[in-house]
Formats: sequence, structure tokens, C-alpha cells
Amino acid sequence: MIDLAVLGLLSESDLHGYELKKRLREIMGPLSSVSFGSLYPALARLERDGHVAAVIVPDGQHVSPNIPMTGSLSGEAAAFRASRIRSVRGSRNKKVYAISEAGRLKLAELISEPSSTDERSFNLKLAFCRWTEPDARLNLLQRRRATLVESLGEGRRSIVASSERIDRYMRSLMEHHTESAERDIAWLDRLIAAELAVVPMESQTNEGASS
Amino acid sequence: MIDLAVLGLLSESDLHGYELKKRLREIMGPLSSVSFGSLYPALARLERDGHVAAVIVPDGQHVSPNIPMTGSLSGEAAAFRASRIRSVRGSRNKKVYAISEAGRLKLAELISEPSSTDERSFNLKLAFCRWTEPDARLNLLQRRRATLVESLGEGRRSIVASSERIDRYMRSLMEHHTESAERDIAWLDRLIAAELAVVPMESQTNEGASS
DNA sequence: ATTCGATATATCGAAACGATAGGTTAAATG
DNA sequence: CATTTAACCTATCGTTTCGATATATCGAAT
Repeated sequence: MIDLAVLGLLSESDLHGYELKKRLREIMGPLSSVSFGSLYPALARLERDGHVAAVIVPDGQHVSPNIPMTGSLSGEAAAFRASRIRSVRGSRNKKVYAISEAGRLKLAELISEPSSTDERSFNLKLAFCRWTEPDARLNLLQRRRATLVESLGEGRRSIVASSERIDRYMRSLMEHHTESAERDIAWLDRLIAAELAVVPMESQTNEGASS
Repeated sequence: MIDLAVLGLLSESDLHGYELKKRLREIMGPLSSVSFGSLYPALARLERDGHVAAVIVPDGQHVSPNIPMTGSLSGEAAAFRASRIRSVRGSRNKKVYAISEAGRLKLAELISEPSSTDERSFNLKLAFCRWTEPDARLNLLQRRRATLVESLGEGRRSIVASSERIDRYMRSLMEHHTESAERDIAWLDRLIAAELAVVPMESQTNEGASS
């Protein structure tokens, strides 16, 4: 889940942890943002697995990991990183992360994988779905739609089935759930229609237009 | 969080773990239900702390923990429980839980506590808020409203601030967030109005009709 | 007859959270 | 001017929750 968030943000620009959290808060809203307690361990995990590379940058400088490198991150980033990861004394340091090729692969894989059907994961997948094939995008939207349709049906059945057991607070909550599900499905329908308009039926090669 | 769910459901009727999960799925929807991996440990924890009492019931029988007891659970439930918690051989057993007085206290406390501002917790608090004082109910709704209003403002600001950085997918996601927040606030306003209609103005600490 | 799905309890490792701690710098406030 | 406050930045700790998995009984359909 959080890997998706980090890799998605880093595929647009190199960022450090704190900025990563702020951006994520913008995208996901303050109520479903991630905590530092999961972000920093995730960054360490991703760095260990070679999905991202990190460079310590003294305050004030605008250096990012791809500046001191000529080509791919794998080679020179590793050398740069190995040289000396240490705080510069008497200055504020940032640890700027950049995504690697393996990371980009991983990102596309995470967006396309059918598991992780929770709302947070879907929102992240949608937010970064421009990094995948158009088919994967459409597939993502339709899978989410199917999930919500099933949830909506079950919700409606529950209201009928348990009508005698529930009080007005529960009833209001359950009805609000079904209404929210309906709105979400309508929203997805609009997204699916827009997606079909751009991608008529085929087109497996280079994506155009949108960016 | 899960303690709230368990105690809330048990304050209406005695239930076993599996049924507890089904009921919770009805209330919260299948997409935000709890897993067995948190439910059973939670039941064990609540039993250890004396908030619930459990009785093993052979399949077919409709016995629940409060049937063999004359009054409060604390005395006789403990005796019954101590007598012999053991599976009846060759039969399917349920472990039926009942809430204790301490559990009811704990439930009211959990609903009234101002922390746990996430959506799941609020939904559960609302679902079971009939077990608290009317002031606590109103307070709960107004606190949630304030949270959403702030989130909405921040969301709107984010859309403006990051308008150049985001593509159409992110934009759609962020706009959908703000629309959902608006709908949720409108829903809360209806609930608050209904609550004020029942409880006129008896609150001693003046809060005023702020909206 | 046997497979299949629902009922039922339980545990394990991994993921994510919330609180907290540590430190630097810019801005506002008295 | 001095001091406090707020924002920036990285990091860890203990707890909660999840998802997968194991085990077993039962009714119903194949």
C-alpha cells in the first residue's frame, strides 16, 4: 500500500520523506494520509530492495539524486551512496530519494495487481495509473466498480434484513453508506466512459495526448 | 476501535465471534469490516479485562450467558464460567459472549472519548451512540463535522495549490474527495438538526448553533 | 458418496498507526 | 532584542489490525 504511494510520487520527481508525506496528504486528504511510522520504514525497505536510491543533501541545495548521475541510477547512485552517507555537521540535511528502474517496474506491477481491494489502495492506484498501460487502467476502474456494486447490494440487503434490530442511528449510517456507494459508482462510470473515449479498442503502443 | 464494535454489539444481545463478525459486516459494510485476526484477540483481551464474559454453548441450543443468571453477570457468570469451559465432544460449539457492567461503562467511555477521529471509529460511535447521554451524541456529531470541514478546506486548497503538478486522474480523485466531504457534512447537518429537535437546549455549557 | 460452501474458533507474520524523541531553522511575538 | 512558537526533517517503539492460513463440524447439492 505505502510502497505504491512512495513509488508513485517518486516516479514524478525526486523527494525526501517529509515532502513525500505532504504530497501524499494532498492527494489522499488529511484523513487518510500515511504516518511517519510507516513511511520511513517503507523507505528503508524500498531502498534495501533496490526500488529507490537515496542521497543525503545539505540544506539549501537543490541537488537531487539524478543530478550527479549521467544515466541510470543503479550504477552511479550506488557509488555515490556508498561514498558517504553521513550528516554534514552543523547543517540541516534531507535524504532525497529517487526511483530506480526496478522501482518503476514494481510500481506498474502494484497498480495492476488485482489484490488490495480496499479504498486507500484503489485511490493510490488511480492517482498513479498514468504509469500503466491503458488496459490496466480500464481494468482497475471496472474491478473497483464491481466491488462497489457488490458491496452496495449487500448493504441494501442488510438494511432490509436487519430492519427490526437497528435503531435510527444505525439506519442512517447504513443508508448513508449505500448512498455513498451509489455516488462512487456513478463517479467510476464517468471515469470509465472517459477512459473508453480516449482508448477506443486497441492501441498497445505509445500513449499520447494526456501528458 | 474493535473494542467499541464488540461492546456495542454485545450491549444489544449476546453473540459469539462468528455472528459478531457478520453483524459488524452489516453495520460497517463489507469493505470496512474487521478481520478474525483482530476480532478473536480482541475478545480474549476484553474477557481478560472483565468487560465481557463467555460461555461455551453446544450447537443447537439457544442458551446465552444471561439465561442461567438471575441478575448481573459479574457473580454468576464467573461461577458458570469457572465451572468448566470445555468443548462438548462430537458436537459443534459456540463461545457466546455477554457484556458486563464494566463493559457497558467502557462502551460509553469509548463513544465519548474525543480521540480516534478516523472514519471507522466515528461510524462505530454513531452506530452505538444510543448507549450514551444526548450531550455526548451531539458532541460526537459536531466534532466529526468540524473535522470534515477542516479536511474539506485543506482539500480545496490542495487542488488549487498543486493544479499544475497533477494529471486528470489525480484531479478527479481530489475533486471526488471534496464532493464526498461536502455530502458527509450535509448528512451530519441533518443528523445534528434531528438531534437538536429531540434535545431542545438543556446543555449547561453554551455551545450555540454555530453553523 | 463425496465434494462444496457455510459455520465456527484460533494463531502467525507483516503492515500500518499513533506517540514520541531528537534536532535545525525561520518567523512572530513580547 | 530575546524568546518562544511553528515549521521542517528523520527516526524508532509499542500496539493494533490485517490477510493468510490451519482445523474441524455440518448441511446440501452433485
